[in-house]
Amino acid sequence: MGRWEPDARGRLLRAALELFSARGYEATTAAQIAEHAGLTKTTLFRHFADKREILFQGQELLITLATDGVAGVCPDSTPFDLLRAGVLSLCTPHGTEQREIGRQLDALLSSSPELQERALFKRSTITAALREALTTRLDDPRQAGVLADVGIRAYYEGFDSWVRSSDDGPLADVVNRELQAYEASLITLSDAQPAPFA
Amino acid sequence: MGRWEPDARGRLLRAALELFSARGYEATTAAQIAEHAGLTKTTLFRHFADKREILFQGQELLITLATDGVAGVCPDSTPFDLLRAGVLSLCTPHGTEQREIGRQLDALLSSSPELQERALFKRSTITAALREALTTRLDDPRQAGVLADVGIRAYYEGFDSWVRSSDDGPLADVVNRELQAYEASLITLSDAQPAPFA
DNA sequence: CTACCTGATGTGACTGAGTTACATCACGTA
DNA sequence: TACGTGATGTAACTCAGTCACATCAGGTAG
Repeated sequence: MGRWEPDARGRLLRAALELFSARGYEATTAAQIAEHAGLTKTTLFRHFADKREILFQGQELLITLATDGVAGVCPDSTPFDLLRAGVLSLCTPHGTEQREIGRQLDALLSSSPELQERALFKRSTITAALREALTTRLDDPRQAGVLADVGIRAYYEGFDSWVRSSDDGPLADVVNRELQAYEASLITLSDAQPAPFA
Repeated sequence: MGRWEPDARGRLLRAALELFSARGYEATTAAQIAEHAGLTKTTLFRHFADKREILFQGQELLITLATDGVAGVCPDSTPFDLLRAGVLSLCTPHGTEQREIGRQLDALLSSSPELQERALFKRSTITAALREALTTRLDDPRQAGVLADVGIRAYYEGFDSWVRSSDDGPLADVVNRELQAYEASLITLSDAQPAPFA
């Protein structure tokens, strides 16, 4: 593994965050990031498919977490229980360090459509994985689709508020509250529509 | 307006679709597209911010349609009625020509993550606009968010099946059926969860 | 201790996206 | 006919990303 200086990917992430935060995303060159991490442009692109990917590394883990979280729920549970299991599994790997990274990423996202686009793509990939996991446990694929959207929405909004405020509890609590609020909204939604169509 | 050859944007779109379909998206150069449309690379980038944007021009119209569709519904209607109005408004500008374009775009999307990313971004922009329109009419922003997701999902899935099959009715009918199926799924969803939390 | 083998890195050249400053040209108008 | 305006062309440039090839650090076998 680590013969030369170890953890090239982590060094590149830190370098990128630092330079992007200082000069902005577009004004920072891939070569500058590499140099700041003690590497070369070519090596950078050996580790990451493109410049944006430096910031979004490790999101594949979330796919595994969501999928496994849903798969490990006892057979007779409600759709919302399945969803909660999947979504709360996403919260496990987030400590104080992730919060700081999230903070910086947040600031960058709000000023770069290019990064927003990639963030959205990642989010949609995770949503698709969760939807697929839910579909195998729920015979209605449409239900699975809506649930996955709602769950990931709760996760991202929970993550946002967790990142912004300093002294919330663990991420899982924030996300769980968000999820419950969505459940409530969904229920009043179909209450308001007792006989939707003939 | 149109002094030289008219409709440069339309010509670029047709050129791009033709070349992309023949050689693939990545193998086609921006200069080739421009030349095939009787223009120059520089002029191409005066009309479109980047290569992908050629294929997604005109999606701003959808934002207007969705927003206006929601705004023009009578005051005492259910949340689903609001949603239906917004989503069905999206269907008005789609004729036979749009179907052919949709067909080609569909094929391209399935083979290019780069294009998928942009398509997703457009979709999310439209969803955000619909959500905002719904929020002004629905006091629960979470409900608005879920409804917008569901509505746009129904629209895209309806559009997909409309594009694929040759002799469906008008797009609005297909999308409306899809929308009704989602409403039904949502209702059975909260039925299955009579007492969601203590 | 030496000779390899392997995988991570560096070098330099290359393609193509997108930008920019400047020139040009088609058309409408005075 | 001269002028103004907006769309286009030209050419040079930066930077993202790729590729072929050289190198170098470390482990392993003899």
